[in-house]
Amino acid sequence: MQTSPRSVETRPFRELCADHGLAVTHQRQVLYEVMQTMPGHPSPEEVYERVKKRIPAISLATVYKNIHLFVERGVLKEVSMHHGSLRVELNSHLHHHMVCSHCKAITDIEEKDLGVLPALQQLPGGFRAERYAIDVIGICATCQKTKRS
Amino acid sequence: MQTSPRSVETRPFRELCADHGLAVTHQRQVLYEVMQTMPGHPSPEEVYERVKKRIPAISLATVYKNIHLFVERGVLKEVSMHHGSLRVELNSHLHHHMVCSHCKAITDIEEKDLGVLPALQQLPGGFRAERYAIDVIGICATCQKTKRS
DNA sequence: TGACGAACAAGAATAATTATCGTTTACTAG
DNA sequence: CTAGTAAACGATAATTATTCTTGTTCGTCA
Repeated sequence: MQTSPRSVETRPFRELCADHGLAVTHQRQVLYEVMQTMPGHPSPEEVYERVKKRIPAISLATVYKNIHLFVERGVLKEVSMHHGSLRVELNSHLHHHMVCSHCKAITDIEEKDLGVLPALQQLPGGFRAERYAIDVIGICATCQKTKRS
Repeated sequence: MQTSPRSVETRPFRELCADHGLAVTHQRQVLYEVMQTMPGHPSPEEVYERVKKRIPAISLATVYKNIHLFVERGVLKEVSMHHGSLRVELNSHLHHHMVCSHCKAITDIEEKDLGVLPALQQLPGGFRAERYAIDVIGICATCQKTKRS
């Protein structure tokens, strides 16, 4: 029996946890199910509000801890690598960024070093594009050397 | 006389302020000069620490206010749009994001709707790229209607 | 010179996130 | 099935990041 394209995620939660080396807990299951019903880009607070409807006793800290765990194991993705605080740079020439997913270091990369790039064309939903910012996400040289377990 | 490629920003600060409709104050000038010496992606806190060496009496709030003002007027650029809190999404199919620079709303955009894309090739500095994330930054349809002054 | 408004400093207030710690729960071997 | 062990949980305190409030200062223009 193959997975149905209807559902966002058909595999049972136990299997998903096993795949990612996570213990199966009721809180995690509800957390995951709730997020399946939130197709957008929810904040921890928003997820917490919804989960509380099903587990009124859940702690916000649990939501945070599991979201981080999910991100770490690849079940969830951070929408944008942000670094806990606002980062700015002088608005000079065109460039983009390489972000190390391990140490979060940001390095500039010239636009030409990225190869072919998308044009700012007509976009869905009447969105008026002004510029685009590309984050190349990976592991920096330093963290590659510092092999982790 | 053309700008020298040597310096990050050659135009005198007064002129830059005039161009962006900003009053010239000592704090702003030092703030700007300090940021020229920080080629990376400093956080407000880091900028504050450095500025304090030259203006010990400066307030952190002043740094924040002026950074925001600079961003608003295009003197500085946010490295990635700041949403105030962590945003996550289920790690499903490949897509990117459109971010409204006004209301900060995030909308998904299919990879195919972006046109030609860069390849994950060899990058400078031995960085091992795993994926890339593109933020198209602009104004969403709703904010286009809600014309601001 | 004197009033006016923008900019400022200080610190309180708020929002977001993380850490601590005692208790409970899930997984494993027997 | 049951006990042992490590991981997960909940409550809440602590931290960090950011914004707001208020009173003061400074530069400009009449």
